[in-house]
Amino acid sequence: MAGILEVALREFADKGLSGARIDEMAAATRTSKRMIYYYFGSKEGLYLAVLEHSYREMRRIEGELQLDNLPPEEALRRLVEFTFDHHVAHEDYIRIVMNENIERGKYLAQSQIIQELNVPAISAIERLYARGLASGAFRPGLDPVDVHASISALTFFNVSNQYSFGQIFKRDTSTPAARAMRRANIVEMVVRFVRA
Amino acid sequence: MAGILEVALREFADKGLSGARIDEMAAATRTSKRMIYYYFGSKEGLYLAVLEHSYREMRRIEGELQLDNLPPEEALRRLVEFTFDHHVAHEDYIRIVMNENIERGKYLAQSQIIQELNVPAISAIERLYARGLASGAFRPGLDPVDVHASISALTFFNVSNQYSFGQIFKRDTSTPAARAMRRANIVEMVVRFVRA
DNA sequence: GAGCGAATGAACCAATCAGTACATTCGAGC
DNA sequence: GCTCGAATGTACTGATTGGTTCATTCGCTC
Repeated sequence: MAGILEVALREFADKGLSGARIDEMAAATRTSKRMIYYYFGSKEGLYLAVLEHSYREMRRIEGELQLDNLPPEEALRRLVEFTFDHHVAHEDYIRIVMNENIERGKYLAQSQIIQELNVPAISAIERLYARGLASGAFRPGLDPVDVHASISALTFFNVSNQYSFGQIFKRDTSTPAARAMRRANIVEMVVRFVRA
Repeated sequence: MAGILEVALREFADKGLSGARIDEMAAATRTSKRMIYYYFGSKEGLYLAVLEHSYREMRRIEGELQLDNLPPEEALRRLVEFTFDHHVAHEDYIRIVMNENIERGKYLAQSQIIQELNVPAISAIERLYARGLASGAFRPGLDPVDVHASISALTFFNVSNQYSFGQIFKRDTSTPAARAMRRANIVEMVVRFVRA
């Protein structure tokens, strides 16, 4: 049932795999603990289902971004802005991924779904970079996967580490002004990196 | 006792706050569970001690980097390279910080120590940026804290998300070649961002 | 060596929690 | 309205685990 996955996503994202409580999830759903085990077998089974669902949903949304009819630099800006906004809007996803890295990718490794994931994530930036190379807007010799890593790093960290960062530097990174400034700087950083 | 902190750092970094087991830590030390409670009061007390110790140690090492006698761009390169290497070499610290962000900074907020942390972290880059501005090597209008955020994001993510990233893109980010390339690109990205 | 607080050991406890046993009900097909 | 498998409720359990009790020992001071 989809309701269980939603509740479980929130619970796992909130407390992590070991911190999450099946009983709490059951209480937050219309179904019972018995049902969770009936459908997902175990806590780990449920976690894996949530993880897969999150990744799939994330890639689905990413796939909707249409960049091919924009000039290369404009398209790159859009891509970075989109990724930034997307991460800000889906903190639960960020937290699940954080958690999966705490687990050293143990569950992702068990999942069949990974095979489908890398292609759409990278194909957009690959096409975009090829166009920029052809038009002379971008410099040669860059690796699309590496550029993707940088975009992810900058936008992911902005959400994932907001609490430690905000507290140490006494900045509320969640105000619209702070967010807009950070967003603009990240875009600028990526564009300057690829620009010829 | 310092031995407890070391073991606890490993355990908390490995499994997170709720996943870590006091009994396992006790078994890994020469002391007993009784002693952990004697010194630290509770699991949370121990976690907080580990968190504070990690941050303090991190800043101490950072403070050792001497950049003032290098030309600005060279100094910036050194700073980024140093931060990159430092994060790679201290995965436990990265994982503790990840965990603290999963906890939404709850324990960092309780800590007195935070007040001391932001100053050294930012003063190096502040001086460096001022020198670059004066020499005309760097462009004006940048915020040192924001630049620090970018450096942290790129270098932190490189360690924190290595498992999910590596599995999705089938890249072993831990090989010397992959690491050197990523490092060079991160340095280049930061330098291009601040360069006039 | 008496006095005393810090340090330590062993066994224990109470609560939590993933997972299950078992019985029951629902609903589609005939 | 019977059959049968899927779905569901209740109540339980076995193990784990954070934390404690109580008694003992160490080591320093006078």
